[in-house]
Amino acid sequence: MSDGRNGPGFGTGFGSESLLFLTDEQLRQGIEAMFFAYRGFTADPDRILSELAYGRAHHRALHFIARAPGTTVNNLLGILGVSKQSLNRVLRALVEDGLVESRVGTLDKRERNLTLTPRGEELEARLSDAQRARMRGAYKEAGPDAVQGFKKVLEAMMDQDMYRAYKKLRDSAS
Amino acid sequence: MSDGRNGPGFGTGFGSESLLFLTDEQLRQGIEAMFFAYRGFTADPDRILSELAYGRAHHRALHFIARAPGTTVNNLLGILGVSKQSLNRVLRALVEDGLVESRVGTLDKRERNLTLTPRGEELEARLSDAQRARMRGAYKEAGPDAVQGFKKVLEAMMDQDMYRAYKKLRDSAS
DNA sequence: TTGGAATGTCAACAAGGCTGACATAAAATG
DNA sequence: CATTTTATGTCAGCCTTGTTGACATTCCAA
Repeated sequence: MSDGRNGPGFGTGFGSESLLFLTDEQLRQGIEAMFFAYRGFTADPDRILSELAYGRAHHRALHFIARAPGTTVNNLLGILGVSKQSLNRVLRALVEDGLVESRVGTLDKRERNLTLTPRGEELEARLSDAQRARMRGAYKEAGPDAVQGFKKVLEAMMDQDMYRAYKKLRDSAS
Repeated sequence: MSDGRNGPGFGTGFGSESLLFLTDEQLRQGIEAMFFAYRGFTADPDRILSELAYGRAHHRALHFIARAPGTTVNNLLGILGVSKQSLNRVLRALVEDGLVESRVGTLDKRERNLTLTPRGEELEARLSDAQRARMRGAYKEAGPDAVQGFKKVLEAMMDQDMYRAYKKLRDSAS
């Protein structure tokens, strides 16, 4: 339960970790940076969404439907990691409001193929533009080398199941 | 509303941005990496918390009280960015359960100074250890240079008010 | 053809955000 | 000293977004 509490001077030896010795303090700073940055990361879309009585869950659905048009509910469930009932509520709202179209699958009629309507694409673009602007700003400020490192650490931080689902999506979309 | 939609080949010129030209696709990948990584980042503490009928809100409170022992409710509100009613609900539970102590301020008796009890410290350590282990693993996998870049991008992604509050916290804690 | 698995929908509940209204006590100000 | 402002806590009620349970439909395999 506790390999923590290690201060400088209590290193376990001179293996490869001596090149990257991490104090609890440094790790805590990383944790806090992650917390605050995620807040900044979602702040702009949240503002837009709150005007429209939508939330982050709607944003996530719009994002991944835009990313993989025609995807199924089940597919989305795997990516988002929520219960299907939770997702369904969000999708129902989006369908009722004319942002998402849900068509019965041609091959397997149990499935529903999800696509954005023009209005859905419009909102998705608005949200995405805001978030990309923030991301672009951060990238520019930090520089290209930092961006490389940023992505590397993030990829190592995802859990592996999720990362596989993510890569699968990315590949199927390109 | 839309400076997006730019593909390679539609650059605006040859200014400094040509060194760091960012396609929408690259930015989207960054956005998704952030989303998935944050999920990985919170997964381990979430598991522990759900056994105890606590949530992320309790974790955040415990974390920052551990970080700045004796801090006030108002202070915490600024850091967490939630309403006092929301925070109060969480703090009340933690005080009732004997994880946090709330003492009337000595200098200003309106204030409450918040500290962790031994039991609170124990849970905080358990949560923190899990999260640090994940962070340490990601850092080791990505390497020291990547960690530098990671922090740089995250800091640029926070909004400036938040970043100032963050630095203030960090300095007062060291 | 029939029973199980997969997929999606509807209903109800809980956690944890939010706002508004209000009470109290202490501090600051005129 | 009287008044106002500040810090905190509490009650009520709302919304979003998680959860589980029950159920309908469709497909597939025994």
